[in-house]
Amino acid sequence: MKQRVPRLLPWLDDRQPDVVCLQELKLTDDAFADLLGAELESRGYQWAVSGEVQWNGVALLSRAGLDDPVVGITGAPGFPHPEARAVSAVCDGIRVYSLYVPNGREPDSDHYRYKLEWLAALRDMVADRPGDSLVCGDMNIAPADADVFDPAAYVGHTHVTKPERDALAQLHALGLRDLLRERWPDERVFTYWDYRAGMFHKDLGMRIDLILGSEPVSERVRAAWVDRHARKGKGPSDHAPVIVDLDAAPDGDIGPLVPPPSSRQAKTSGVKLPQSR
DNA sequence: ATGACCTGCCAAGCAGGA
Repeated sequence: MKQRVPRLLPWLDDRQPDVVCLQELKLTDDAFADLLGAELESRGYQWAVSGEVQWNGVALLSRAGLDDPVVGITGAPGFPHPEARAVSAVCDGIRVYSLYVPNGREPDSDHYRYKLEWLAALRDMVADRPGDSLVCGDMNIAPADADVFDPAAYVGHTHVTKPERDALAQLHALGLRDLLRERWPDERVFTYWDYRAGMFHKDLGMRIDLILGSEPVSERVRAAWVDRHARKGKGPSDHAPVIVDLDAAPDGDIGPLVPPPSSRQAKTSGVKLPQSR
């Protein structure tokens, strides 16, 4: 996060998101507040954060309300100790999760098993909380072969294995939909590009940062895209923000014939802004 | 070319990322 402040603040001012999910803060809660508290407050954001000193760390920013914040995933395993990989809260009626799913490192490693157990706990937590939800962040899973630049190169690696994709399917089985892929069903859409070897400029990346929405929220999507511009220039994260623009929730009195004059922008990013990497 | 980066720890390389 420390290295990304000069990128994050102008990005907030430019994109004007109502809700933002950050991952890989690499900061304690106190350091986050010291670094960003005043800047966020002046922009009208409330926040919930779960940090630790060197690794991991997630935050949720909102200027659309921030109710019932929950740090962590109920029943999630540690490695071996609990890690700062999840924070959620209800923003304007939607429970938004900012997640940093464990990497997995190598298939069949202890860290890989940890990843799968962590995802199972996430599924259970989402299942136990009825109501609208947005599950957002660095999922560290490429949902399909189309989500990696060279599927053959990833055979035998994490992020593409069947158990990982099955864990994602368990979230879809709860009714969550992949908002970016639904919007761009046949496009080349990546959210992460390695820093090395000019991978970004060659568009050799992966789509591992996801926004999954429950059915009613999915119906409100008016735009969904990857903010590739944020991956350019000086000092970017190696991930780009994923943005979803939602219409205001229907109030039940006015029919759907006339769209609201201004849409509400809910935004979530799988931004590893922090390293925000 | 089995390459190529980046950050935080803290002061040199290592852990970790994906």
